[in-house]
Amino acid sequence: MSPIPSTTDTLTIREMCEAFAVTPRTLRFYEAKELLFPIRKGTARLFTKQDRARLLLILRGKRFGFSLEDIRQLLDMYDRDGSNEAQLQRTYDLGCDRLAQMEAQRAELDEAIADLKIQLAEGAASLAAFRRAAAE
Amino acid sequence: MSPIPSTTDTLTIREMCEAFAVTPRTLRFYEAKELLFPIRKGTARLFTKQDRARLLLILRGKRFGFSLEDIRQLLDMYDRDGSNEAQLQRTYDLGCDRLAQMEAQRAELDEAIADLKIQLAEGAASLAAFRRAAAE
DNA sequence: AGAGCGCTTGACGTTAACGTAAATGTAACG
DNA sequence: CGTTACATTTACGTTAACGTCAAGCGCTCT
Repeated sequence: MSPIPSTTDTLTIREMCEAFAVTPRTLRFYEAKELLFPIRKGTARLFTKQDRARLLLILRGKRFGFSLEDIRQLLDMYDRDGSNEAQLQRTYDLGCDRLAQMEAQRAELDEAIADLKIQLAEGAASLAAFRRAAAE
Repeated sequence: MSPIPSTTDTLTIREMCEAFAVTPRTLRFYEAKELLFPIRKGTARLFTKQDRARLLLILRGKRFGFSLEDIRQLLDMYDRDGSNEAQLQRTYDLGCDRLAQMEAQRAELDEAIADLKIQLAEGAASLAAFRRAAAE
């Protein structure tokens, strides 16, 4: 057999990369940043079902423009909701803060979009004027 | 008189900073990047009406998410042939592209906000359960 | 045993848009 | 003339999220 086709339900780094279209460097980076926790068989990494679930969430978070640090905190919220009350409360508060940031961001984005639309309308008017002049 | 109150219709760097809420560093940086071309009276900078118009466009472009390099190219195009229809069309198209990107970004953001709200609702439920348990 | 992958761990490189510090200049006030 | 208060240039520092070597280990195929 060639490149070790994951015998169990764990994936090698290469399989993981292909499954999620990321580079090995990225996976090692995420591990160093404590976003992923692959099993270490000797020096090699084996990515579990949990790691796959986490990576899915990481990539989604990135598409939304969150920083990896934000994502790490959110992931903590996702898995440790069975801990003690104080911890859960802290996590919940963190999530609320994050939500507020996101809504503020959306407000700014909406404003920028509105402004850009105005600019585009003016541009369209200028273009129309040009064309009327040329059509004379 | 203290800090040279612009005698003509040019502004000193400080006046410019106050007028646009930017730092001196930013203005020098923009000059180095060839986004602004203040008159050099000796070593000092004097910002003309043109510079003010350009800075306004720069700041607006930044709000729309254009990079400084993108903005520089747009400004240069306008300097060379400001009243060229093809040029105006090109700028308009770029604006439309950006608008599409921003709206896509907003859609994703909305989705993320919805997801996070779900997570928070679950967190709130867990907390409530904890408290019901603790209440007895 | 030797060749050749693929994986591993460092560790420095990259990009954007400035921040910040150091050394120096210069204009006006007193 | 000295001090204050800015100004200027030069150049290194910052942050995020990896990219890109470099050098070595561990299997496997032959």
